[in-house]
Amino acid sequence: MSTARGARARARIEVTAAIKEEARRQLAAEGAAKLSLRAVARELGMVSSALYRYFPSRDDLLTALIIDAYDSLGESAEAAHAQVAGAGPRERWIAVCVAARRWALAQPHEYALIYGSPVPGYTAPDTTIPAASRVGLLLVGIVRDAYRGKGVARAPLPPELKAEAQRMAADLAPDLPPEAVAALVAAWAQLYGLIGFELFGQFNRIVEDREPFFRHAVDQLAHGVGLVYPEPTGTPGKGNGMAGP
Amino acid sequence: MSTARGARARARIEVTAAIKEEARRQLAAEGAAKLSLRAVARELGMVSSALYRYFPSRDDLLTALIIDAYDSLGESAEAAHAQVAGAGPRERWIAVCVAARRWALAQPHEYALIYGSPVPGYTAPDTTIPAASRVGLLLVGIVRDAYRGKGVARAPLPPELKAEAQRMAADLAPDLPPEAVAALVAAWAQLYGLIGFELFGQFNRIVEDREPFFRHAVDQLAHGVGLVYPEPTGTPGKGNGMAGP
DNA sequence: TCCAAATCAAGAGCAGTGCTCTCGTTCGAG
DNA sequence: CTCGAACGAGAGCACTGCTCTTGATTTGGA
Repeated sequence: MSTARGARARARIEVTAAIKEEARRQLAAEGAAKLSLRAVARELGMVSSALYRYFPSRDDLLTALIIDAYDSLGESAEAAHAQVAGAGPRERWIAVCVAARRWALAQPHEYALIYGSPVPGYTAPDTTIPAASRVGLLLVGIVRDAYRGKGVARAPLPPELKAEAQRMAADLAPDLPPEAVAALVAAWAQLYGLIGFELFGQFNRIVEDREPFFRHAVDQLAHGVGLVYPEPTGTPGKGNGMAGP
Repeated sequence: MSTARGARARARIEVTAAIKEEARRQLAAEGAAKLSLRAVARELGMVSSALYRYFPSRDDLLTALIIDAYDSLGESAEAAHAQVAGAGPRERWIAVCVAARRWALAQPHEYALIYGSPVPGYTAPDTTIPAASRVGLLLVGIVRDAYRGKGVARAPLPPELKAEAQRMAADLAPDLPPEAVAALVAAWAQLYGLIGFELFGQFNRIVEDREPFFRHAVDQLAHGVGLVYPEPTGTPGKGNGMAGP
């Protein structure tokens, strides 16, 4: 129905794709702030006003790029997860986190576009929600499988968080205990804190060898959501690792 | 020497302050991307070119605002910490984190300026480092005091992170064990992941009652850096909190 | 006290931006 | 075959950061 509906329609989707491609190129080269409709049009050999036939505004172009970025990140994470589908929840968790970091390092400007400061006056439309949810759903799935297998142990919730955690669990994963869902959502945000700090230069002169640092941090994150239950390492109260001054 | 060196010098610092103040106003109203030198000048009743006598470029104005923002955040965190100086490390940790979140919610655009996506082509000069370090130093101090008191217990480091963690410890807190320093730096980044996700709308439709959620999350963070040793809640292996479907 | 030097605001101007509107042209469904 | 919708081109508007020149004012040392 929508395929080959005439040369005009085909040309339209072709030009639309070319615009996005060139915009993505400029995004990688200069960043979202310097994305210029005129420059994109110039590079494509057309005039700036012609672009408005395809994207009503610069923000709409940005929205399209945002959805593409979310999908690209989600795809990378899903592919990495598929490769370790047989492994335990801890390995799967780490694989997804590492894939997210790798993607972010490879496309820093696209990462900044979706997880950096939002453009003022611009609010992402609901269209972006499915693409934006992919990594999160992956993480939920890992915890769910772990829970189905042996259950996840989590710190008890403070009373003032109980109701909210139950609501979150009902929304995101009704088959998981509220404790696990709250811990998961927190870990989800913290994962992007780690990635963002490295990407945005906050680790400069602080963390040098980032890959093992990141792996260790997300491993502890897996701990935090209850994916690492049998291992006795790091249980509080042992008091190891203290070197006196 | 620098005070009252004539009416000219005094007028200069007054005008400089007025420019920053107006710029901060526009920052809060429209965000960093839409900060316009011309608009600032217009509002101040001067001509745009006159602004360049005080700030060589727009980026230099941004740098000044960034330093001010870091200092403002650091001041808030330090004030909150001073109010609970006598309490235990866990309470002090939570107080600092809560103050950081509160500051961020009150000045979202200034938070985005310092912890959001960096402006492409702009790299913060080393001048910003002292101001940017204040909250981190506060957290280091809390862990140090806890360590001096009873020691902090932490998960053992994987072998490939040992060297880097020792280097980080030597740089940041030579009196702390590398395990604690690595955990602390990770928690530091994760804290801003939590704040950023709430501020940048990633929690929309996910987390509604954010204050208790945040408190619980940073409490777990305190756990992660070993500040909460005696409490037996949430120790892995107990397997509590599992409600079967 | 005087005068050169430094500092300042102002204005014009440059190259660039997002976006609107109008103009002929071309395509394709009825 | 026709007529409306879609299209590219171009001019133009109101902006932006930034540079350069001009003329006035202030300053501090001789």
